[in-house]
Amino acid sequence: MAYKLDVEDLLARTPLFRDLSAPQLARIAQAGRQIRLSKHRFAFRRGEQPNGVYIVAVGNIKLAIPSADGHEKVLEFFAPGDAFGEVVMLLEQPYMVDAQALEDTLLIWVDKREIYAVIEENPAFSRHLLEKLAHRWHALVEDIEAANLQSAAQRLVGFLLSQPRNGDSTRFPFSKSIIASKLGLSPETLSRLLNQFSREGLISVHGRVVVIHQPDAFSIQRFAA
Amino acid sequence: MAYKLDVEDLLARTPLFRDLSAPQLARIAQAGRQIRLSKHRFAFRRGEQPNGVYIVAVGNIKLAIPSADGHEKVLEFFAPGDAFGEVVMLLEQPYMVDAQALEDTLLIWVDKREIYAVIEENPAFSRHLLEKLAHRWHALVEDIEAANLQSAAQRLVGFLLSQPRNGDSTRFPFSKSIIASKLGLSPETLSRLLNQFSREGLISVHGRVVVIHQPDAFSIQRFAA
DNA sequence: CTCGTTGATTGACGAGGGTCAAATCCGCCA
DNA sequence: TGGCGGATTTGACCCTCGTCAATCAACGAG
Repeated sequence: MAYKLDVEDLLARTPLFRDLSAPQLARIAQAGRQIRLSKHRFAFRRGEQPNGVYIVAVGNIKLAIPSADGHEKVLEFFAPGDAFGEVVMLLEQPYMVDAQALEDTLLIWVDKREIYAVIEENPAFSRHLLEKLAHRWHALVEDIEAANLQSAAQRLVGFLLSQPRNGDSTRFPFSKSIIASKLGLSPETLSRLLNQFSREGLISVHGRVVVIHQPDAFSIQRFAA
Repeated sequence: MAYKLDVEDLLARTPLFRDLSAPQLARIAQAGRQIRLSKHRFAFRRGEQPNGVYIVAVGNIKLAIPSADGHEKVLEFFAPGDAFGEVVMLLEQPYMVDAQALEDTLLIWVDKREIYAVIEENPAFSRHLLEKLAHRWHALVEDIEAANLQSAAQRLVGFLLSQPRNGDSTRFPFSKSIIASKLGLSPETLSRLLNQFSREGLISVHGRVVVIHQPDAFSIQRFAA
């Protein structure tokens, strides 16, 4: 895994930094460091002290809450172009989540002092960052809603319908165990539900690919008890 | 419920507005409107369009996700001096939560255009707002952690120990049904757990008051399966 | 081609906690 | 003081989903 990379160019494409002036961007790029993570390695772990922001250049990262007994609850995924770690950076508290590479991944890391400097001088950046945090909040609220007010089947239906579709086929972006954790299910339950929906003729599953036969009938599942 | 109120004075005491200059504060105060809510009334409801920020002057507000079948999941409480509604205001999306008065309540409402104007001109305010959003995110993550990785008993123990204490006695700030919803429990389960802890000699319950007899032994419950 | 490893599936089982209904408690107001 | 209505408690029931364990499939390495 050898990447050749123009950091400034990459940051310029990152939505978070869209509103930066050229000199600001240059300064951020200057301060940026590359971090290579092989699969399963952590960008940071619960308990560590935040000191900057991470931008995904290549690969995928998952944010998850670890628990003492080896379980975990997946919160979010980050793909190339996404930034993460900004939220907790703003609190002066240790991370309460793990950030783990789902595959070999290249990150750019930017020191929080640089970010703070830009916040001071560029209101458009602040505004952008605020909107980003608001989105993250919104996403968590949807997670809580799903976990507390919906059944396992409803959560799965909601997830499948929310995924990007080509025609009537979707795919799990990551392994089913990871998706299960994101949905607050055991892998076994996810497997059984997929099986059940298949038997009912609503979907077909081939590996990570899911064909939704009757999207309208399927979405009705959302409202069933 | 007749309140006499100096809006500017009240806003000056609100942490969110601490960093405003005198003229900024005056302008915000000028734009502020008072809203009286009797118990059970809503400041806003899911589906409505956000248009400003609310500050609690008197009373208490709960934020909750409503569900079709009459259930709800309580997310947060807001006491005098707290601001709410800022998060969703920053998204251009309708509210996904209800904001309901837990008792007769007086709010100040400030149009979002005023807030945006201050964001543009006052980086300290932006920074403060960013920290506030980060805190809210953090709180939600704790909620998700509790809901997904802890048992009902652990959640209750955690809640009781997190409440402000006088000596070894705490109290439920609101009705037990509402606390139950905040903890992701049915009222029946909450009642049974309190009963069980009482029988075990760990606590005594008198109405909303809870005496924790052995805080250390009690907190061990957190780690038990 | 055959291990070995990781992920997925399937079955059996049981516990945690929700639901429904009835009883009881408590605050509040006339 | 008496009575009303909402909140809380208690009991009985059972359903969803997690757990444990065994099996199976997929895939890369040697």
